[in-house]
Amino acid sequence: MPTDTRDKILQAAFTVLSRQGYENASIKEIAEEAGVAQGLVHYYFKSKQQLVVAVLFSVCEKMDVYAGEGEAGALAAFENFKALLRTRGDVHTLYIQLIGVGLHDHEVGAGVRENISFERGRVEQLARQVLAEREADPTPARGIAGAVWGGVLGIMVQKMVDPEFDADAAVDALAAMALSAVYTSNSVA
Amino acid sequence: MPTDTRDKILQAAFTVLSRQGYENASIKEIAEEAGVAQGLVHYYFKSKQQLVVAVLFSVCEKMDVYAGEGEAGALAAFENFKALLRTRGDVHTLYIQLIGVGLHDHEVGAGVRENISFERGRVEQLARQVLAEREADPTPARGIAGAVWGGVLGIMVQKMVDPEFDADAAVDALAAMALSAVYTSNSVA
DNA sequence: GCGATGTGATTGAATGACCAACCAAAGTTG
DNA sequence: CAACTTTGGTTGGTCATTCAATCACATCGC
Repeated sequence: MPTDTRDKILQAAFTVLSRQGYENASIKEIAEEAGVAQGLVHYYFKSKQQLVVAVLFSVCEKMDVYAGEGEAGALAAFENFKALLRTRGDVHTLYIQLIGVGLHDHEVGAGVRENISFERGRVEQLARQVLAEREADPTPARGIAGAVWGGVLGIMVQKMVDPEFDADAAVDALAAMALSAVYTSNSVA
Repeated sequence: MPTDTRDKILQAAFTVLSRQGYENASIKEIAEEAGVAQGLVHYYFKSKQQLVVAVLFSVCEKMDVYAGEGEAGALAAFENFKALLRTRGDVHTLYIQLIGVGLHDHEVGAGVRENISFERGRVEQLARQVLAEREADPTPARGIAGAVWGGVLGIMVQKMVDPEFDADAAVDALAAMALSAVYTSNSVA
């Protein structure tokens, strides 16, 4: 079962990376965690970076949050995000870590950039729907998406850095801010 | 000039760290950049972590943005942040990098946590002032601060990850969102 | 004024450990 | 038997940290 082994390594890499961080995670330890020989990791992933990029994509899948359209969809997404913050700290920890790594690693950086653009695009889409529902000017949707997705990222960071941080309150405030901005955006631009 | 040498090492560490990232920055290279012997770095900073924490604090000082009270102060801070995003990418790159490192390094993590709490506290203070100016309920100030400071962090991330990102529009949207939320927060809570 | 003495600053080589990547051989499967 | 999978040891390099030795220089006795 070749694919099975590959997945086992991927899973082990996720475990070790989110437990120890990028710079303390060695191929040797990932191989041990997966219960395979060290060389096998390089058989499936030609470099550590490629392995990390593969882990990054699997991490991104675990963060999907969207579940509807328009204002109702936006509110649902914020709720899902709150739940994710409570239950999947490991995923977020690794994600933030990899953002940092990506700033100086070309391959990882490309993966991070792609994911961030994609996610922001989905937010923008939602913002456009909400603006349309309210028959408002759709121009500010892009800026709003940047701010809202930024808020999501930043709340994630604050929660991972400090477990005491009241993430629920921050998400609720972000939701209120986003929707009231969308509401009054005619008068702001 | 003992203090002078220490500063030279600190400055060199900032240069090398922001150029190459934490895991590719070696003490040897920092020493070379500073023009001193390798051993001298450990004479002033007993470990690489302690050096990095010292760099972190000097970085935080370079990001001060506040310049007034109440709504005017908030708007000024957003403008200063936009300017900082344009001119001091190196500082933000390193800062985000160190957030990632701090997730798995006790010493760096403590520094990051302290800084983030402090900055969020200043935002909360501003939010309280704006709410007071509008004679609104001050309760949601904490959540708003979490969301706004999160937005700042997240916009920083997006701009560093993707230079094409329109950070100005995002900051403007965040400012509008924040102020309209503060405005209507009576009816949201 | 001047050599001795002490102290902190600085050097660069040595230490011990670790790591990613490579490879040749052995195992497995169809 | 061929193609794919797996092994585990090797290689060449890098790293943080330590340490003994040297240096600059001030303080002191004389």
